[in-house]
Amino acid sequence: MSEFLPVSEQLAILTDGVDTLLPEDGLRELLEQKRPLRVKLGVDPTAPDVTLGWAVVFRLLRRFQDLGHIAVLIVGDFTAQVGDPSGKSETRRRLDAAEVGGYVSETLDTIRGFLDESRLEIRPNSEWLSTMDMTEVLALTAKFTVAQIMDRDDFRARWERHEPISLLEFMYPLLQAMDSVAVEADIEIGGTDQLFNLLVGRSLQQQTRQPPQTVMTVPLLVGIDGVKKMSQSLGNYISVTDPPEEMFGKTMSIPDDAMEQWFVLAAGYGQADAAQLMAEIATGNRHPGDTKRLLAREIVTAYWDEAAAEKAEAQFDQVFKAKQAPDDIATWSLEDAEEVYLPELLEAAGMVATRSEARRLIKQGAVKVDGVKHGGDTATAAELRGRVIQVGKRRFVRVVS
RNA sequence: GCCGGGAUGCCCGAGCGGCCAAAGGGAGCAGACUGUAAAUCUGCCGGCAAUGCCUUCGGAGGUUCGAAUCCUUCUCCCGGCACCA
Repeated sequence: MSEFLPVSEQLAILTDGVDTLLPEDGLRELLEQKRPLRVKLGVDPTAPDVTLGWAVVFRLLRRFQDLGHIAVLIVGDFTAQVGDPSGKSETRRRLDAAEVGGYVSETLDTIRGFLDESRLEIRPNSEWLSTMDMTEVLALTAKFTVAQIMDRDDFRARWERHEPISLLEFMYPLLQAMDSVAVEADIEIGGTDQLFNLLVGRSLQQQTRQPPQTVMTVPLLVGIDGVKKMSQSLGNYISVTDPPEEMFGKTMSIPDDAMEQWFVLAAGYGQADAAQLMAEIATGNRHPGDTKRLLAREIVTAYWDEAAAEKAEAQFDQVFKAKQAPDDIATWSLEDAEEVYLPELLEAAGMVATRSEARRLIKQGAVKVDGVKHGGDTATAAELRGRVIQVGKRRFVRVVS
């Protein structure tokens, strides 16, 4: 057995940046057992990307691994197929097995990069959930009361607003709790929004005479709008697989208020260091713009490397400060023609969604050829060839023959 | 099962026979400004080579010169009552 760091040191590492730890001394007691702990994290493969927000909890999982503990990754392939109608029924739909399979392999590839494979256990929850029969399901539901489930803020709020809550939704926390029982989790981690579900797992373990898991939650990262939580369905996210330029630019677009949180959650800064930076800005000793650049560089460096970060920053300056086209831009070959109908070209080149949009943009002066505003709907091939057409600030295409 | 309310553009939501491609807000996009793709201000925001034409107001029929608006029916949602075997 490998030797572990002293409990107090492990505690310090593991609780940094953690929002809730329940029960408070649970983690200490587990660590004192001096054995590799089974740390569970559930992921729902309902969308193909991994966001920076998600990465927060993976970093915590990785810290556990680095200290000699086992990461038990639950892939919610079963639950994804059933479909979670939480909140707006539109945002989540049932996925079929093939879609889920695709997402699973895609997300797992990304996730593996964050974790130490030698201490990683990946378990699809269909393994135990798909084989439960009605008797077992009913036995499970009998263990909880409606009042207990209605304790969840989300349910309570919707109930009060007379919004529909399906029975299936009531089942979700129970299924997730089953996962904890199935893998005999010592600890389960998740975002703060998962607290209720994690506690249901604890309670179910208790009822099945397993030692109840300790639960830990990490704060949710706000999206690039700086207000709502980062999520794929809201489109306010940065993917860990976004290209460097994209990551840099998106980070620069967050409101200043969100910087401190991002330094901690997205760039992995210590709480104190981040607070220090903010204090320096407040006293005028530090430039907010430069600080946000630092943040953007740190994030790109974390997911790519330093060179990519430098290049992304240079590109950012080129496009938004010098207002020039970036280095690598798409090209579009143009047939010989007397007259080119621009909306058609812009649509075909994928710069606009519809021709109407193109017409509007032209009217608004958003379309430039080699940096010069182009007013009309048409142009000659000679006017365009070899030049760069720009739509808005960040859509570019170079016309070639 | 009964009674009542509802389904509107990406989201929320007004409209309740012609003036409706449909108010308002949010999101998004553009322009100005800026350290920023932030904030703020202004404009745009179904499609179409277009003083007009086409497709939208849950689905399908119908009434009417004319329907998002009226009728029939179906689907789904919400509330109340009943049922509690």
